Amino acid sequence: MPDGSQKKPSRIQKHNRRVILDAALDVFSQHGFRGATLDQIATEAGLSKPNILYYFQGKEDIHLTLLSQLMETWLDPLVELDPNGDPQTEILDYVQRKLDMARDLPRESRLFAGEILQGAPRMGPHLERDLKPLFDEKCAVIAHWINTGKIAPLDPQHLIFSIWATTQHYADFAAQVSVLLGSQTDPHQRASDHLKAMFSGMLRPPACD
Amino acid sequence: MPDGSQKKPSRIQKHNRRVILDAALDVFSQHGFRGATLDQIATEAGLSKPNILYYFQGKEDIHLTLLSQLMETWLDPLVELDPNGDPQTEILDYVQRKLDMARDLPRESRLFAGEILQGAPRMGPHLERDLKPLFDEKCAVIAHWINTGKIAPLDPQHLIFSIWATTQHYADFAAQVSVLLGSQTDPHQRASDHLKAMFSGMLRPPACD
DNA sequence: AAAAAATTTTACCATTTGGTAAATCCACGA
DNA sequence: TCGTGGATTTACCAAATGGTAAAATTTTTT
Repeated sequence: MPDGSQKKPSRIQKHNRRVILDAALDVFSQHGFRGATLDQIATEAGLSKPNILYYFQGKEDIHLTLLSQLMETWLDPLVELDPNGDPQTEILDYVQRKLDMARDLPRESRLFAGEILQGAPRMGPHLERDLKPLFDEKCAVIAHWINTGKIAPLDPQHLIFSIWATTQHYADFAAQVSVLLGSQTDPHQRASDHLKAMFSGMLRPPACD
Repeated sequence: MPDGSQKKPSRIQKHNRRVILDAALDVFSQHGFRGATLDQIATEAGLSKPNILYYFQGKEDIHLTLLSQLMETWLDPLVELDPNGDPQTEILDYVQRKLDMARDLPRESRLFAGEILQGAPRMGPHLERDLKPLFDEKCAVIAHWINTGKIAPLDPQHLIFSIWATTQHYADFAAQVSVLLGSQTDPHQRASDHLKAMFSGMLRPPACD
């Protein structure tokens, strides 16, 4: 009897949990926690509602499971920021990784955005425990790059915010972006080029003398 | 008998509609359309549910009214971007106006963000009709500034996206920002300084020779 | 193949939700 | 001051929602 069991899951169990989480990601990312319904998730997953509650303790459990799994993926690009690499390259590559993630995992981006937008009621602790230490660590790395004159003197904390904002924008505000760009050739490449130019411009040390 | 009436509204009518819309802004911006309930809005407004439905045709009507009213406010800062002003100043001032709006109208920002996040189901037409023409117009202005060498050659469309993203981030992701910044002195001023430095850096024409 | 365990379905249930009908209250102009 | 129309409340309702109990079915183990 699964749901909260500690036994190793059968293959049918693993399969169904994955199917449910995938369906739930669809629904939660589109309607938010309170706007999503178990019936919707069940229909999307091709299972009955009670069957879903056989695998998860409830709606909240599904949502929390999704957010927990997501956190890892979400932090990964920042983890890879190498203190020993070339500062400009490291930051530009980080921007690129985040942008690629917005393209490849838009549902995850929106799930995350929705949760934060609503005040992070179910993720506050995760942010504090997992994100904050990493954030502080990488801010220190950037601060060091600045102090040694490798990049322009920007506020590290807010620089990271700006990177998150500009990249995730393409997933979270896709509906607006697509209206405004119309049918354009390879918007992702354009976005990538723009962000590269933008961050290159602002990062290059200020004086040319 | 109000709700859809064309008569001029009494002062009590005007007052209650305003109270309801203010309460609804709270609730919708926090829970999204589907997650919000009329009971919540009623409680927040200090009115009974049927009384609310006396002033609005239904939940959707309230939401739509909010979005319509918001659109005007939302476009305003961009409208003010002056083709005849100094390019650098104009853009930096625009950034500042947007940032101030994120600070002063966070609920509105989140309402908008939530609607877009969910695919703009009730606002697609508004975007197409009101936002797109203005967006195209101002992109042309920026393109002209670039062509005459006044600012660095950035993609106008994506530059505007980046301005929106970086400024609205402080309202939409406030829950995350506050966790990561901790209790810091005047985060808004820091954000303002950062954005100014950042956009100054990227806008200044590339070569110093 | 039989027993045991895991999985799925059927039939519910209490609560919440958006919304309505009609009775009542109340402000205000004649 | 009294009538009238706007404003508000009371009492509902049908549908949807999160969730449960237990029977039925399938899978796995012996």
